Amino acid sequence: MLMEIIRRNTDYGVRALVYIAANSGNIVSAKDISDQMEIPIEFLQKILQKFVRIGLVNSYRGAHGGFSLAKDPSEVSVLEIVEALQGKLSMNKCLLGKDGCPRAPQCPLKNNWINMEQKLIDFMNGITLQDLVDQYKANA
Amino acid sequence: MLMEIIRRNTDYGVRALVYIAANSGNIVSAKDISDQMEIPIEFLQKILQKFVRIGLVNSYRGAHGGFSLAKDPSEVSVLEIVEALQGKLSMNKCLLGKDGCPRAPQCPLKNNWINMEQKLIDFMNGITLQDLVDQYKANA
DNA sequence: TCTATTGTGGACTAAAATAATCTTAAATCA
DNA sequence: TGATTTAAGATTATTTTAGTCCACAATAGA
Repeated sequence: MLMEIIRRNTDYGVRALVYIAANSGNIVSAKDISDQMEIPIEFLQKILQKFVRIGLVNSYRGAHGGFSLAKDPSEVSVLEIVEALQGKLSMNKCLLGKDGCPRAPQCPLKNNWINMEQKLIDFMNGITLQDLVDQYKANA
Repeated sequence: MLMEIIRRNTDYGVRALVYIAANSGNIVSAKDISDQMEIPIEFLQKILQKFVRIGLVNSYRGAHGGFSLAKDPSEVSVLEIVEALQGKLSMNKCLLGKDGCPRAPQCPLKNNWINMEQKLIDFMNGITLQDLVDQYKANA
């Protein structure tokens, strides 16, 4: 049994973004990304569509269409990517106002969950897509 | 959409342990815990059984049976509890040897995932059941 | 010893989340 | 026009998580 934080979804998504960023200047198609990064194409398309909707990537339809980054990679945090695909990071639903736990005021765990949440957020905020691209190129 | 780290399972489990620890000296039944902490009893029993198997709680069968802590609460980390119920914490399955990603050596993400994983582990290791009990009593 | 009570273990079912696929349409280029 | 490529919605499949059920074993107390 394994407690995974990052899902396959996100793994695909990050790799796709690294590929797009590493080829900046060109428009790359979903097919390219799929072939190069070994990601099932239909699933990849869904992931890319999400990135387009939040304004992280530009898309171009038609022949020779594809995708390019809409932001500078150094302005894109890992947190932004992860939350785009896995939802807002929250240690525990019970902390939220809506659907929140009625027991929250006396909750012995609340503050600890909040602290943990913040650590993760800070850390993921501190890593940018540019950092990942640099590592990718260094290993190529 | 929400990316939760702590599952309901674990929320129940931690609350059960806090209750058991707060009543140390007494044996408390699953029924007691269920009533006081508002946890579905059958599910709670499954959770408690896991704690028993890993030697975290003692169980006593028969009339007036129930559960007690097997360790000093200051020796029980939150990580230990979370991993007992959600499995070993791993940022991403692709890091593991078995089922590991063949692309791992060039992976631009690997080191970042490892660092993040370690931060979470350190943090959860630093909080003990005793800390939670103290907060619980302070709020009671 | 008998009976209530309480935990154990395994099988089972239900619900939700995640992953993946399919289909039709719309845009664009040559 | 025809090939290519993204968009969007519906649908299905798979996996994980949550929850339930039941027969059994142990124990306390009458």
